Amino acid sequence: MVEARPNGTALRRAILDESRHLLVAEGYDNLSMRKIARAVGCSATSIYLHFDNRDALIHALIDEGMERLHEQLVVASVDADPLERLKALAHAYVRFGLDNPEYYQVMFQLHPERMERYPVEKFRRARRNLEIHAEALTDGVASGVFVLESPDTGAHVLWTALHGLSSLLLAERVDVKIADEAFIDAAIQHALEGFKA
Amino acid sequence: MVEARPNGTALRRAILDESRHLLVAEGYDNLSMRKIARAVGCSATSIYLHFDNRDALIHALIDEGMERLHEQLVVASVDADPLERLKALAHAYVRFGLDNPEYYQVMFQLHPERMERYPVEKFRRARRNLEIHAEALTDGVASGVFVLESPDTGAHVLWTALHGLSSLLLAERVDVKIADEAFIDAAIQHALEGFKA
DNA sequence: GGCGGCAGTTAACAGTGGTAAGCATTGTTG
DNA sequence: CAACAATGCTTACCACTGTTAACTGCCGCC
Repeated sequence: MVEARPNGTALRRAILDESRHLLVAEGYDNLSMRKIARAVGCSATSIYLHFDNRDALIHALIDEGMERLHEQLVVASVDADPLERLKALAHAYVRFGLDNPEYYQVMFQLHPERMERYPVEKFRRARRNLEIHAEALTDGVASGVFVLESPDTGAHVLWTALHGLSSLLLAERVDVKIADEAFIDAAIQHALEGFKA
Repeated sequence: MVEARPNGTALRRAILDESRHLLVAEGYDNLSMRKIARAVGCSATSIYLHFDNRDALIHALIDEGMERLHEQLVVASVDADPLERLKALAHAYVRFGLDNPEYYQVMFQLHPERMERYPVEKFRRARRNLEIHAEALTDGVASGVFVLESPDTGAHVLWTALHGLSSLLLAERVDVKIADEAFIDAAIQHALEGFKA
């Protein structure tokens, strides 16, 4: 018995939504095609009509995550002062990771093998989130508060520091004597220090 | 037909060795209990006689990795000058990660859930690798080249930066215009800059 | 009316981690 | 030496995974 769906690709939308819910609710390890199918109310194989395989579905979730992160970064990127803006961006990045652990894992902590298949055009889209940081660095160089060779390299360096901070906090591997918030402040402060003139 | 083993727990040793080989050769994703059993030449369930479950076996591998990393760090930690020593330690850390991707993944990139069960005493043992960095920082503060509040916090901050660098390089997510080696130099330079007086 | 293709189904395959029950061999004890 | 218990390992399962093949029913089109 097949419940008729309003329009052709509504199931695709439903699969994405339920996947997102399951991902956030039960974590990446508990995200299986059959569970998604049960939540959506279709058979597991129907998912393969809309996504080539599990990875393709996950890539779509990465897309959603990148979009969400981008929104947060745009919101944080308001201050005219480059240093303050970069600090706000850094905090927003880490905050996003801590607030959306499942998304963060899917976006940045998946195995390289899986990422290889991540379509190039989507990868480019994800780069916007780096460019926001690079712009703040460029502005800072123009106004003389930052000194660095390349904003692109600088943004990547900052990203590696922020990613290390976020991922180790998420993994609860940071067993430091001070509170998490204070540690985040210290780490971000340290990272920004390296750019200052 | 059961091949008699020389002594009681030789199988445990064989399981660890084959697991390590398989881990390095085929990667974490392809490391299954049955494959290990086939390589060792025993049944899959025999592994459960020596390790509570898959996670316990992996914890033992983490131990081996921590030990190896420790050896590398000790080798790198020779320079009397704290800044040079810390730089060498940072490079050794990243080098270890890039040279031993499978170990690095198992040691630092596994899911938090798995880490929860990671025995505390082993976690303490892993902390030695942080303390080596903290000592260099302490020495640097004493000789006036570094300024920081706490060597412990400082070592953790440095670690987050190094981990972000290593893990993103391993995931091949760093798409920067310069060569990897130059990027590593830049990132480590940036991280050390934040400690300088 | 017939027909093609689309969107979904069920059945099955090969693999996974993990458990239960059983079977030798070995060491200990009366 | 004989009886017993424990150790180390086995086979046979269970429930689950991602994925494919083959099938069915329904829609619009000629």
